[in-house]
Formats: sequence, structure tokens, C-alpha cells
Amino acid sequence: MTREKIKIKKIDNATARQVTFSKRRRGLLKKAQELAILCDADVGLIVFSASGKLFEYASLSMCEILRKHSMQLDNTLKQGNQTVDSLTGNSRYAGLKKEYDDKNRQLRQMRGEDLQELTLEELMHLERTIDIGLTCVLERKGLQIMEQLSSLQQKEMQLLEENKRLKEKVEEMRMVEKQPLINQDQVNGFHEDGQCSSVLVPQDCDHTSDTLLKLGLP
Amino acid sequence: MTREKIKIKKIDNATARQVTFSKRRRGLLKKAQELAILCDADVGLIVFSASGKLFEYASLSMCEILRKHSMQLDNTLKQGNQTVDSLTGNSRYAGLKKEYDDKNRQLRQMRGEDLQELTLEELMHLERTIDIGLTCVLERKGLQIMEQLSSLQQKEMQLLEENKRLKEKVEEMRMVEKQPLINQDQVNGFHEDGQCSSVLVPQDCDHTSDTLLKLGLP
DNA sequence: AACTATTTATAAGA
DNA sequence: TTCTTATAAATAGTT
Repeated sequence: MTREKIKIKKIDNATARQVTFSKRRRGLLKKAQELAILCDADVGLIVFSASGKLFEYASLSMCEILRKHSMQLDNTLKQGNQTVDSLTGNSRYAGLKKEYDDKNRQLRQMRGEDLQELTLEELMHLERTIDIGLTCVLERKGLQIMEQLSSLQQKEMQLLEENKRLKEKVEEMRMVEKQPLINQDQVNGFHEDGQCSSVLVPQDCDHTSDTLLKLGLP
Repeated sequence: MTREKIKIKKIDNATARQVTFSKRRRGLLKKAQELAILCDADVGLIVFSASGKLFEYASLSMCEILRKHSMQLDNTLKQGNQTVDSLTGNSRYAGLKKEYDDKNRQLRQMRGEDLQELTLEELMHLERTIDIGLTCVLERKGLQIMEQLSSLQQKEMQLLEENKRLKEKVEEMRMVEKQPLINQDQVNGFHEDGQCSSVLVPQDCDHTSDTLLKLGLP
């Protein structure tokens, strides 16, 4: 539906997939609502993102929708079968355990463990998956590094400017110093070498330290 | 959305409402499916017509979707009283859910997704983990390939030997053939060109085919 | 997040 | 219901 027609299959690029998910999810929720209102229908829509986040729409409360739905199931199947009750009990744990084991196996295989059971074809697919992951991580790492670099450069500029200002101030005060009869070094916290103690610009120094800490640098 | 723009409110005319329901219901189900496929999401859609008829779409089974949905509710209500939880075994479930979410996140990050939240240090650690995994997979792939190669070479040796034996047999029989007065070609299934029909060595030929099949070769 | 060229979805009519 | 068609909406790729 747009710049280019697409095939309905899983979008490879993770970023594009995420963007499309956001757009289409909104569209789907809107259409669900419109159907409910226009046609006086009861609609329940549940969407989980790949990362497990939940989005939902329900024309009534979702509970009402699910109650009606399980009623229908009872009508259709009528045998003594899996009711919602049994799903909320122990079998629910078993189901999650199964999913957990599966994710755990996938994770271990991506780390190079438990590869014995895999065929050559599966190994090549795994290799490609890992390779894509590595590429993404390297790209993100590069971005992260560039961010920190530019942040540091900016900080450097600020410090240089501050330094310059301070030097000017020192120079200026030295000039003043030569005229009055009383030497005011002790009072103002300045010394002959031109460096400043923290007394004069405590805010700036503290801010600098904070920034470095935020950057995670020693 | 077409010949004329309409307001999103209940359609007065019952017939028009029914027609619109049919059309939009189909559209909604289609979009739900597309979202599930394109974005690797889990989607469950339940629609009741005003007359109470049920229509639904679920990317997994609807039971799975509803189980996941009730799982999420657990997360939201997590601070509820622990006594009831531990009595009903819910805390055990919640714990597993937490572990599951963690594994899932790790897996997604190894695939190069959800990297925004990571620090540079974490990214570098992730890179190393992936790199090690990739090395292991490549090593295992190499082993797998070598195994298949040596298996094929062994098979080749066997076939060459068999070939040699057969040729000797053919030669031998030709010699015999020259002495008797009666030409036995028809009877033994041999021809002048030295090739053998499957009649003479059916076992061997079958065994060969089996081996090739196990190797996954065409 | 905003833009826009296209594709889709669909309201009305047949 | 189904088909057609003019038009409104949704959205893929881009910035």
C-alpha cells in the first residue's frame, strides 16, 4: 500500500519491522474500533509485539469479550475440554516452561553451544542469523562511540573557552593588582602561576565532573 | 472510505450495516494477519456480529494468545498479596515469566534488536559473545562438512571397488561365454556393452540409494 | 516524526 | 451477496 508493493512475509530489517509494526498496529486498532462502532459489533483485539509488549482494543471490556468467546467455544466443542479455568492453572506454567526452554535453546545455540543436533542447513542459517546480529551490534557500537566522541569534543571546547576566560580574568586582575598598594592574592584565592582554585568557579568545575561521570569515563 | 466519506457512528440502515460489517470484517481480519506475519507479532482478533455470530483470527491458537494475555495481567497486578500467590503457585509462574522475559531479551539483542538501551561497554561485551558464538558455529559447520566429505569419499571408494569387481565379473563371464556353444546373453541379463542390469546385484544397488538418501543428496 | 507516491480498502450503486 | 468504480485511507520508502 504505498511507495512500493510489499510481499506479506516477515520483514527482515529489524528497524523497518519495528516502524511498520507501530504504523500498522495503530491502523489495525483504529479499524477494529470503527467496525465496532459502525456495525454495532463486539470486537476484541490483542496484539503482542515481538518483544512481548501488549496492545489491545476491546469494544466492551476485554473480560466481557473473552467471556463471550469462551461461551462460544463451549457451545461449539461441547466436550469436556480445556476450559479457561484449566488454562489459568498448572498447564499454563507447563506451557510457559516449554516456551522458556525453546528460547533458552536458541540463545545457547547462538552462543555456540548445543550445536551437535543441528544439520548443516540449520548451521548455515544460524551462521547467517548471528552474522546479521553482529553487524547490527557493530553498527550500534560505532554510533555510540561517535556520540561519546562528539560529546567529549564539545566538552573540550567548553573547557578551552572557560580556560581562556579565566586566563583573561587572571591577566586583568594582575593589572589591577599592580596599581593598588595592597596585594590581594590571599583574599581572592588567586596565585601567581595563573591557575584558579575551586573557590572562584565551583559550579563550573562540579558540572564538568558530572558530565564526565555521565559519560562513564574514569 | 470511498464514494463518500462517512462519519464513524452506528449505521442507521440495518441492511447497509450488515453489508458494511461483512466488508470491513474481512478487511480487519486480513490486516490482523498481515501485521502478525510482517512484524512477527502475536495477534488475536475476536469479532461478534450484532446477531452474536463469532468471527476470529489468531496468529497462534487463540488459546495461546489468551494465555499470553492473562500472563500480562499477572505482571500488572504483581504487587497483590503474596500469600494467595504462593498458595496457588502463581509466584512460581511469575518467577519463570521473569526468566523467560530475560532470555527473550538476550536472544533479541544477540540478533541485533533492541540495542538502544545498551551502554558502550555492554555493546562490546555483546559483540564478543556473538563473535565467540559465530566462531563455534563456523567450527561446527566445518566439522559437519568434513564429515560429509569423508563419508562421500568412503562411499566413492566402495563404489569404485564394487565397480571393479563387477567389471572383473563381466570379463570373466565373457571369457566363459566364448567357450560354450550357446549364447547366454538373454538368460543372464548381460549385454555386450558391459553394463549390468539391476537383476544381478539388486541388494547392492538398493543399499547405494539408501546411503545417498541419508546424505541428503539428490 | 513528517512527507508523498502508491497501494488498499471500501461506500455507493448495479 | 458480489461486482464495479470513484474516492478515502493506509502505508512503504524516504528525508
